[in-house]
Amino acid sequence: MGRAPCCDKANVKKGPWSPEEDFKLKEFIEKYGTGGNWIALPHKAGLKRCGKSCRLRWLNYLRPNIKHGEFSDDEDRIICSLFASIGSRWSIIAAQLPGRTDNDIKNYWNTKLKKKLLGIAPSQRTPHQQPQQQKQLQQQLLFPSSSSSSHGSYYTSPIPPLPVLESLPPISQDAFGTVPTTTFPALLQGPSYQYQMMKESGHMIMFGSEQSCSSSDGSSTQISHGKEMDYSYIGRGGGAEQMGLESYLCAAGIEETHRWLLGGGGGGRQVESDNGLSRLWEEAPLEYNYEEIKQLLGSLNGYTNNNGHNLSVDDPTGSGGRGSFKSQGRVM
DNA sequence: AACTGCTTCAACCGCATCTGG
DNA sequence: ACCAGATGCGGTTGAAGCAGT
Repeated sequence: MGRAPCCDKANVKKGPWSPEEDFKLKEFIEKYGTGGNWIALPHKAGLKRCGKSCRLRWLNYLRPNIKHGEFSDDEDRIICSLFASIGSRWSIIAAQLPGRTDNDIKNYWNTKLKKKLLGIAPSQRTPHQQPQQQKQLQQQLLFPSSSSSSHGSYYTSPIPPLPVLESLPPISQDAFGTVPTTTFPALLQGPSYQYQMMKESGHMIMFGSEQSCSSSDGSSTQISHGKEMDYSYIGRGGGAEQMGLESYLCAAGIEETHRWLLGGGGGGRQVESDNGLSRLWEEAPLEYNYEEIKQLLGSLNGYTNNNGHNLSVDDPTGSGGRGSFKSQGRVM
């Protein structure tokens, strides 16, 4: 049993759009709007296209105020910093770049920006770029404030600060319809604030090490790949996977117990998602006493999971003793 | 000029989530 | 609460264009 196709594939044109089709679609939408029904739209507009295809064409190409062409340095930085903090959430990243589409940004990242960061200039296949130069570029793109004197005074911590994205508009919950938005302002404030915000929002960033670039001096410039997480997963993934955040939190002076809760602990046991904090509780290292753990979990009080159940020290999953609380980043 | 290999990007696909009945 | 259809999203594909030989 396959999934029902979204449209009659036999009568649907595929491939590149012709100027006539573009004109028809644009004219129709400008006249009548989408009518809240993309599936019916192509028929009404006289197009032999799938609704999904129309939607994509409109959103990525025909919609007004779409920006095409080169990305600016500022846009580069925003993409890099957001990618470092939330990973490949292109739609969220696109929401921060007016006129850019998620598809655009995804393509740009995959074809150019990633290579730029790794020191492989597009259409310039020089195999051995000076490592120092490469490192500088990565540093500049990911941590502009640390390499420019204008922002250099923000942090005194030995770790590179996350970029200060002053140009970003305040992020409202409406913008994404999801709670993890609190993660973003947090990222703009420095490690301890981020930690606090992650704790309070119930979401955390799990850093992995999808890409890492070694430089000649043996140090490693890590481009951390984050995924927005929820309470249902307290990542304690094994060693290498978590080392990005671990070293970050470590350098930030966040004590080990807290790092562990944030998923930064290296080499620890995995805490499975659906059992959430209850298993975390069960598996907490013996050296942490009840009071310490209780204090750490105390921040849960007053929050609810997506089933509307209260989270508490006594019932960290909000499951009433059983079950999961898969928040999917939705309202907790 | 012809060929080859690489890059780019628009479009497709399948899955997850949302929404309304 | 459940289900089916609609929508949104991220990963992948493939044609077109470009550069090098």
